[in-house]
Amino acid sequence: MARRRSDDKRSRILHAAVKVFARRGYFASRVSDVARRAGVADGTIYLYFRNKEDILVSLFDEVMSEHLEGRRRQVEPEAPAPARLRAIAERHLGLLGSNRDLAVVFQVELRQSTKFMERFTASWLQDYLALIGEVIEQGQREGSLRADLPVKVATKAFFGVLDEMVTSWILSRKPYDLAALAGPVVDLFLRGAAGSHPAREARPLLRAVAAGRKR
Amino acid sequence: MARRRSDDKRSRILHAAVKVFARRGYFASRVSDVARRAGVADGTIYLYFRNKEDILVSLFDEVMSEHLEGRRRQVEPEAPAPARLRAIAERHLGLLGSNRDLAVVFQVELRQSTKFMERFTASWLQDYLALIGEVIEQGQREGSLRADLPVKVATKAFFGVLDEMVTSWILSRKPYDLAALAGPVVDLFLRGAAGSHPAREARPLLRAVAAGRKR
Amino acid sequence: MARRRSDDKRSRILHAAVKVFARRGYFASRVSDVARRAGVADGTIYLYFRNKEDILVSLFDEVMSEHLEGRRRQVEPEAPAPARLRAIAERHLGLLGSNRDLAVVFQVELRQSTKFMERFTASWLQDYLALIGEVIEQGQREGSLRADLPVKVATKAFFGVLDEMVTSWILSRKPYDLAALAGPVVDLFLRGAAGSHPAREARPLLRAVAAGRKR
Amino acid sequence: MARRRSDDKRSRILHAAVKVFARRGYFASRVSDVARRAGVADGTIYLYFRNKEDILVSLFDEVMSEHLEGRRRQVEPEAPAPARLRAIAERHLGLLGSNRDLAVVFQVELRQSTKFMERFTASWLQDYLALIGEVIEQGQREGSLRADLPVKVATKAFFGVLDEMVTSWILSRKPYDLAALAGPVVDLFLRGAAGSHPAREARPLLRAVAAGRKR
DNA sequence: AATGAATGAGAGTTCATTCAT
DNA sequence: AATGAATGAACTCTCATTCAT
Repeated sequence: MARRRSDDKRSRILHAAVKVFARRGYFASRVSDVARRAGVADGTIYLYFRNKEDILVSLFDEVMSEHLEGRRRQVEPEAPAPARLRAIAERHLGLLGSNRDLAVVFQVELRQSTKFMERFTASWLQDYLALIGEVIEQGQREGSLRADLPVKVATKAFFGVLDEMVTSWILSRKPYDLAALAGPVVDLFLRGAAGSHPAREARPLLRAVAAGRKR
Repeated sequence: MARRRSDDKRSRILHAAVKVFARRGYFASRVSDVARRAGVADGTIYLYFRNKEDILVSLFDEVMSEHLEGRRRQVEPEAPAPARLRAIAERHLGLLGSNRDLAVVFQVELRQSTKFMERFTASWLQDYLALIGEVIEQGQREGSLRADLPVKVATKAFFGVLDEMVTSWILSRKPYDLAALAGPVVDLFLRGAAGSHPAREARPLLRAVAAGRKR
Repeated sequence: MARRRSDDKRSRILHAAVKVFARRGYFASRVSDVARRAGVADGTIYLYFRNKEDILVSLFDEVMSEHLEGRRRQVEPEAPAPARLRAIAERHLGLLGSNRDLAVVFQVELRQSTKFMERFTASWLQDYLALIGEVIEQGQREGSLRADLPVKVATKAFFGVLDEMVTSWILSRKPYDLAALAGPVVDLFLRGAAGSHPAREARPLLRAVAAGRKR
Repeated sequence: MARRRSDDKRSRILHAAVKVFARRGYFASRVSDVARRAGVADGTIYLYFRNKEDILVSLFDEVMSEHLEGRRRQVEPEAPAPARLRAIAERHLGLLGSNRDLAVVFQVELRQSTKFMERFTASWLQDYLALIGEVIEQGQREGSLRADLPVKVATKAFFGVLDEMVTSWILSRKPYDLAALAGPVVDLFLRGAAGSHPAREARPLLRAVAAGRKR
């Protein structure tokens, strides 16, 4: 509050960091690169962040919570689970698909080490997975999702699919609309890949799977 | 390449690197850490590897090609697609689930930067995704998989789910059997999450999805 | 070039480098030796010089151009060639004779390799030899120097004599006044070593020589 | 004697060293470069030389003494001084002019540091300068050289001129016959550069020089 | 609050030398 | 005598961080 002007500078540094980290990678980026891009002196960085790592962590904490967590309500808590899953997918792919640099930082740079990964998991991912899990359980209650679904696996699977779409999009040379994948992805998640005429040999497998799942 | 006398020594260095990189992270690991753990002098590392990065890259190239590519045949080319997908999942989760350090290197350390990611994608992931894609197309031909499935999306989704299972397993404090997830995961992939009594509001969504997919 | 605040610090580093390189030799000198002697941190060196070699090169470029090239006019362009040659010799021997460390760097360290030698030749020596050559040609025009003198050989000879005086002085244990050699050296260069009563066997040679000597 | 075959290997190493040192410079050359060029294993070098420096020193000691000192007699002790100086110049320029790599090593690499320079001076150069000095004194006795010549200065000057001719030849891009310079160089040394009609202003200078020389 | 020159610890890498074979 | 894989000391250079201005 009292440091409104400073917040502007802090913000400039964070935005500069996203660009710099996305292009050169976190370790290869020098603090002075971020400072130059932000238009501040090297030393100024340390008035807003404890150290280089703190820039990355803050990036994640602030941008993430601001952009994603704040929208939890917007996923229409009243809607049925399939619609809510679709909304989550659209939001996820839409946000990252609209800012490639940010996506690179989140998909690649923030996963530098188990240390970051753990922090990532502990603070934000846990909440995000909890949201997805709640929606899935809601779906089971309302009958829109299979009751025999292992919730944890389904939750991670849903996130894993979205995550891979983003990573693949980042690494692709050809630009395409990431958000447009929300529909097909949710459709696949809900309906599955199996066709109506499964090969004969597939049967026993599926039965085995169903049996094994029952643990 | 420049393998001199003892492949044994090269191998010892690689195994030491897996452990060291997994525990401290690639960037935080010092070459001398790897040397000490391998029981060789610092300089010896450079008789077998061009530089520190070459250790990481070799780790990936050799372990990967040896363990996974070499097993392409073992996925029983004769079997129906669902069985083959299950075999792939079992292999994937089985391999990484049996060596936590290796899994950490593959899930975390090798994804340090877009540079590594691109290499990762270009050399091995591409082949792996191609294998999955072929199996999916085979399934469509034999009718075991939906003919209207967007193959690319389904391929990435299948990989994404497996990948997330591994990452989640790595970061989990509780040890559990990663390979045991192969069944539920493939089941979910094939049958989908949707239940038999979808909520009324879900219908239009699914129809929209199905429509959009048709492009 | 990249001179930041204090030319003073840059200068301190250069002066320290002269002393360190002269005493231990360029290759045996460590950058930290130069830093310590200059009273700066190791890293500070790199704020003023690209690398260790750049220190040596800068030493040569700056000291040389400052001390010698800038004095081209001072060699009294109006004076007759012999007087100008004497002025050049006095300057040459005077400058290097007044700073033994600098002389060591110029006579020994800067001639480490053909790479340095070529740079040395290309940038400064060429100009210096050109100056000597012009003076010799002037002398031929005004009749003070033999018209049949091969200019290039005479130019190199003049420089070679001066150069050897400096090198010999450096390596000598006994300290003596280098600049005092300017007179004898120029006298020898102008008048030659031959006496008035050549030995009998020398006749044929000397006659050929004597023909030209007719001053 | 007893190690005739070894002498062959020692010789091969020395010849390889001349080539390698001449091309890359002594410090930039690796012992293994010399070994490879000599066709021996790295370790073999140490059966013949104490260390890397010993190769350079031996190069100088053996090649030099063999090629130059051994020829002291050949400079016809009976001949008059001018003829002997001419013979020395021809030998000096002839030897180095016939083997560019050897010349590079002697002119450049052996002058790496004052340490080498001093050794160079102490062992061989001193003898060489002594020979030149004796010839000059002989010339003064027989009247073929000026009696008022400062012997030391004249000796160093004679060597300095030859030395500069070699260095200049090494660094020159254009190949030319170094030995052909012996005549002009000795002629200049004996007869001097002065012409028959010195400019008026030159007089006082020359007188001053002559006076100063008299110390 | 802001600067940016200065710091100095630290790491990768090279290569002369050794020694078991 | 010869080998060449192995050693490890030593050096250059980088860059996150500090602090006097």
